[in-house]
Amino acid sequence: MGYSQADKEATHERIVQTAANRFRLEGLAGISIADLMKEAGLTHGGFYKHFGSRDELVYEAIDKALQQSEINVTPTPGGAGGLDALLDRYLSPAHRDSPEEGCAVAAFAGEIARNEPRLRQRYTEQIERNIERTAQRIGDASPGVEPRARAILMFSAMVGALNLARAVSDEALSDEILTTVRELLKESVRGG
Amino acid sequence: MGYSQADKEATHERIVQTAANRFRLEGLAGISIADLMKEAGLTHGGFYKHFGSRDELVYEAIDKALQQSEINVTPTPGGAGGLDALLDRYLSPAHRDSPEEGCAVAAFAGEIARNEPRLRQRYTEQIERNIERTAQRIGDASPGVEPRARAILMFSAMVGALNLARAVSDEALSDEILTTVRELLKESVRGG
DNA sequence: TGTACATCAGTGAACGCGCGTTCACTGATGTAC
DNA sequence: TGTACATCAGTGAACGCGCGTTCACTGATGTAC
Repeated sequence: MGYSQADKEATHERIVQTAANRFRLEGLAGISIADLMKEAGLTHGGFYKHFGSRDELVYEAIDKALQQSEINVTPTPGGAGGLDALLDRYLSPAHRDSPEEGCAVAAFAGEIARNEPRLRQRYTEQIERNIERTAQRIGDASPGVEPRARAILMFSAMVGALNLARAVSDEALSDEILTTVRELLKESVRGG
Repeated sequence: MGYSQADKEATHERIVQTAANRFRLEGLAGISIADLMKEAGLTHGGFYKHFGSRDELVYEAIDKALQQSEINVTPTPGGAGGLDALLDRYLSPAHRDSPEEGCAVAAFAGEIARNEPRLRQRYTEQIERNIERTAQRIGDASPGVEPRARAILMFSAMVGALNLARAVSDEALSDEILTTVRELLKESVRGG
């Protein structure tokens, strides 16, 4: 074989990671293969040694972005099962201002409906997983208040607020959206 | 003048309306000028008799879509100042399945951040207006519970839930998202 | 260990295609007398 | 009212450009002896 197989895997990985970031920032159609390959330090011709088509890269990149940004509810002492910390992270200016490394569910929410069934299924799995995880933590924090329902509301509000905060050009309003939703969701998780 | 000015205005209107619908369904880059003109019953060449560029049409179409889908909170007897009716409409399968006639704030939430300042400003205004209207109704229904904060949470959850319900390929989960968020938001509006 | 050959990741020119945009033209309408 | 002319909304061919994709080539690595 030419070059080592390890080299090829590393290159493949690098292309997918670049795409996983750029797609979150600019949308699934926002960057060309040539530009992606350039950013990964390659020329465009080599692309088809790694992927059968652009759509294949899109699938792998979204899969990777979803994995990397999977909601991680770490239990923290005094933090309502880690939910407070999750909300502080998710609805922060830092997350709003770094979509390329942020939640892929939020980043692709508007585009997924128009895409291939395979992609939608992968995305759907991730949402289900996020809901279940959050529900479990909510159940631990305040048992018996329909944790799954509260998780669905919480996650919907998080995704909506993050997208609105990013869309809005008035920074004060953007901050207000983040802070308000963050604090009200904390209450809602505690209060029941 | 050739043809009547009224004809020209009607044609202009028809192009903008077609775009306002198709952009919500397929995204701002999802349909070409040629296809749009064909759908409006014209050939592509005439486009520049109406718009200086594609971006100009995008602005007018988004403006129109935002106006047409502006949140309308009609007071209804026994309906928490019309908020229940609003939630029933907004988080319905019908709304989920007809993005081309649905809420433009939700439809463009993911794309606006990447667009021109002028467009973002128009979009921001609409969000502010929606928040204010909803806040006023919430204030009427249950005074003294920080109506604006509750309106922001409610609107964020609505936009998030609608987008997630559209993205998800599992219909049961999609329905569950709509129903759950709808009912919990109704409680939240009443309860305080 | 050293040499000859095979493999194939990566290169860069070239392809067809659809896009936004331009432009010479046409013909229905409005205006002037 | 009727005729000649001007306007300009709409037509359809053509443009340059960037896109996804293909392909002949190259040269570093791996294998065989």
